[in-house]
Amino acid sequence: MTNEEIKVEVRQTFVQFLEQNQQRKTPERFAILDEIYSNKEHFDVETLFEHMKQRNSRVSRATVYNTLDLLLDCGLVIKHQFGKNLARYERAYGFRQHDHMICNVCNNILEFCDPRIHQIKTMMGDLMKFEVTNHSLYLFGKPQTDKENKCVVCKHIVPLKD
Amino acid sequence: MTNEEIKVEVRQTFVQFLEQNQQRKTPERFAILDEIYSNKEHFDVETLFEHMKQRNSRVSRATVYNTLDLLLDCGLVIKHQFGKNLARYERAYGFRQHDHMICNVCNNILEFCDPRIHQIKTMMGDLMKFEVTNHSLYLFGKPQTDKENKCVVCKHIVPLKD
DNA sequence: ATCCCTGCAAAGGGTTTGCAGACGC
DNA sequence: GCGTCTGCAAACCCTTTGCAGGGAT
Repeated sequence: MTNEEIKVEVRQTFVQFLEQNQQRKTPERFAILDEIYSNKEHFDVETLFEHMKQRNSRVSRATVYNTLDLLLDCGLVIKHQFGKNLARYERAYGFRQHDHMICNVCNNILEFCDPRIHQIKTMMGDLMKFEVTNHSLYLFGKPQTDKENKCVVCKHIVPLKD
Repeated sequence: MTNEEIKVEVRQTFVQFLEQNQQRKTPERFAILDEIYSNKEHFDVETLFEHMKQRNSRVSRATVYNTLDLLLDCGLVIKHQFGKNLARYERAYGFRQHDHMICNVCNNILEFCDPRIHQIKTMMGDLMKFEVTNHSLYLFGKPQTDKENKCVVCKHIVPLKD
């Protein structure tokens, strides 16, 4: 499935969600969804806002926050708090479930999958009489370095500002 | 080991850390450490600050933040961001490693242990050439309710403000 | 035409910072 | 006594809120 096909899918999902919840289908909301699904990377509100301003979509910060809440509600976006007081988001459709390793040295993010996470969620839910709806798992650390003392991990992962 | 014995241990650890890093051993710093290890629960900065004020230890918020950073550095305290913009802390000595379930309905925290977390950390570290120093795992959800529609979980867990 | 949504800017809340005075060393 | 730590309050930053105007229905 190409990224354009994904964009069509998520737009449909969003339309359906908005209609079911009697929310208006405003151009700003679709512009934000489109911007998010035009990139693969994790992002924060300010980055998204700046990107859109550069493309002459002038949405306000308030609308970005409002729309992100809607996208969270309908599961098209995931919100992260990687230990900082700055929320990070990522698109949630078209990617398999994954968790994150965060490098404390270079602030980069590396994704990984492990089926045991899902096992833990269901088992702990049963054990504790708790219905686990979502989770967050972050592994923090530092990259092992190769002989030239360069970061082995960073070559493969998406750089982050801050 | 009693809690008083633990307090002696952590104080020694802290002294050692301060000396090694040429930091001053001020009464405020020890008062904060003592206050933290007088309680078992998770706490935020404001709660800690208020508790100390009630006990007539008048430390400033700035000193609380400063000291918490030191305690984080020497591993006597763990910092959490449970998806909100409010940092929560907990003592890190004298408890076994555990993770957290957070109830989205009643905002309570339930602790659990699972050895698979440690397995994932070491395996993913090896696989990704990454040295995992610490991690955070939170399971979010809602309690299963019993017949009277009361929260089954809350009975057993520490209530949180907010 | 209704009234929800947007844009703007101000307010809010947790955390950080700057500076003068205090005190550990 | 020197240099760092403390206390206080202002500054800071991300996020939320209030309000008037605009656009989806």
